[in-house]
Amino acid sequence: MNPSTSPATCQTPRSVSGTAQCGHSTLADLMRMLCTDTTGIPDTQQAAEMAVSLRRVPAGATLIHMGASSDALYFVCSGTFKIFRTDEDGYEQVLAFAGRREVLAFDALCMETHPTAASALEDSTVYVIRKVELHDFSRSVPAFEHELQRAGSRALGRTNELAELMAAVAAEVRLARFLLLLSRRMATNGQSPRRFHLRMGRRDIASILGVAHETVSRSFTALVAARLVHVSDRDVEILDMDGLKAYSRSTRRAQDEGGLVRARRPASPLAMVQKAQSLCPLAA
Amino acid sequence: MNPSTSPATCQTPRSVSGTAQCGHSTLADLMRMLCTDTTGIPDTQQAAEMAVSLRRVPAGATLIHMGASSDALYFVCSGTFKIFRTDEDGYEQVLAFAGRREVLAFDALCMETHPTAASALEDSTVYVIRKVELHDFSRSVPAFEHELQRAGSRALGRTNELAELMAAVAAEVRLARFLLLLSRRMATNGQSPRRFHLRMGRRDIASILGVAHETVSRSFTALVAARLVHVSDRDVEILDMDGLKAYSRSTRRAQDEGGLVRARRPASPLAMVQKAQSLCPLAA
DNA sequence: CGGACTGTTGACAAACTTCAATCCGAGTGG
DNA sequence: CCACTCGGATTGAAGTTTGTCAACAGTCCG
Repeated sequence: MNPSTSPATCQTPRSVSGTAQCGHSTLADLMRMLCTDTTGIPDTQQAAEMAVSLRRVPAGATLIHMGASSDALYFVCSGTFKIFRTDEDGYEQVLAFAGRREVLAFDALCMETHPTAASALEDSTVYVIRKVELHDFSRSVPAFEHELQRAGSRALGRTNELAELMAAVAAEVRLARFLLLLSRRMATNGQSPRRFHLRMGRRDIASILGVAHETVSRSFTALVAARLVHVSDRDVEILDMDGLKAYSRSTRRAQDEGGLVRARRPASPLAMVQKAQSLCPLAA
Repeated sequence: MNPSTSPATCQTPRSVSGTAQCGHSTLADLMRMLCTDTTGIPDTQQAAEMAVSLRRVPAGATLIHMGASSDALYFVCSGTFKIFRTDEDGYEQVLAFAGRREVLAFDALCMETHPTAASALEDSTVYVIRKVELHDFSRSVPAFEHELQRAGSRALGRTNELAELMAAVAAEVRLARFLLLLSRRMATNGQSPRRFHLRMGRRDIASILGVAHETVSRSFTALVAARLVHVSDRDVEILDMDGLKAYSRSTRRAQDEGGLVRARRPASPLAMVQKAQSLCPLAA
């Protein structure tokens, strides 16, 4: 993957490379990142004077520890984070993956400690806004209040997508949905929706899909065999976007019951695709 | 279930029974409901003058239609709602159940249409706040802005609980977790955490747990056989709270791998409990 | 009473988890 | 530089859970 595909603005306002742990930025920079529609960002003067620190989080580092006292909110500027819970048995349940423009720790706003953890899957940077600053910021820059609400709203929507992934459908379908989710997200970030690099391991994918990691491997193999995608380790290329979308819509039981009766589906959803291809291999 | 167990404040500020579809209330009433800690609710004068409509939603009615244009936010005053998505195949994926004090449609704040639907599982009432009023409200009553953030934050936390329910663990464990979730929620609403009435059908439970509804039935039977709960249709009594909690912590694979190696668990988590009981039936 | 809906239970087949073996790349230390 | 280990990923084999279909009891309602 080429790391500079994004046509979006700066990755980091100032070069924060090397050993720098922390950089300085302003609320105006944050607002510029959050506002997708550039239809006049007011309060720019005010916002330009409000300092916001920009923290660098190296790959693998944990930004938010579960149970730690929560005193700040974060906005991802660059990189990818894994949001997860670790239960007493040590099992890591992944809840979401968050990228640029997404808010972290919004769920801790109403609590003293973080109910979920977040760690960086690659070298990343985040804007840090301490909770005590929140009120001042939204009073000085009303647009910020609005953007904060929107960010929270998006976080909720993002989490609701989880249900789609863990729904009671075949593992292969869950994986297809996951890939399409990533594909859409890549598109909204101005990167290729067809080819991308998975920032997370099979284990994390397994967790968010609610299956064993071996099943993820097998599902990848199945999708490749169906010629819907091409996979090489963590590099994914979607070969048949429409096919993948159609496939992702399969449900185990088309309709639980009630309403019109539909034809029962064959054993495996993919068996259908494969059979169709073996009957007409050139039509693919 | 006795409908008047709650020690909390009024269920509905004015009797909105009969055929009334809509009632009138104030922002102060809403704030009183939202603020758990009554440590001084300022702005009461202001809030008392801001009208908020209170809508009655009969059992089974849909308050929020998926895809409909979103122009308001709702706070549940009484009753229970089911939040769900209906995919093209007609399959209903339940995302959460929301009760008193919870916010509905927060996920639509950043969109023009509702990404999720909400319908009442029993006769319910909601405070309605139109999106265009939001800004005025939080300017006039700063505490409202804070409470709105908290409500959104709680909604996010509530949705994250979903992952716990749909995680890759045995169906019986998921059901145990679900019951404990409800139990906790009953407790925070001042009702008995041991005995309660399920407002939703087996089908809805199955959806949120990510299993077939027959599996829910079987899991109920299993929990009853283990003497952890007593179930009669939709009435549930938790007989062994600690046992249920211990049971809910079982994972399929105690530790995926990495770290210290633990003993492998036997086939079924409940088999363990049952065996223990058969060895020492009086100790239960 | 018939019809529709909910919930329960049984039987069977399919899908999935689990354990195990292997391959591969990255990092480490001789 | 190579052997070595470690972790990630893939694949096979076996056993179990779970989905699916079917039948049935109970309730509500027209």
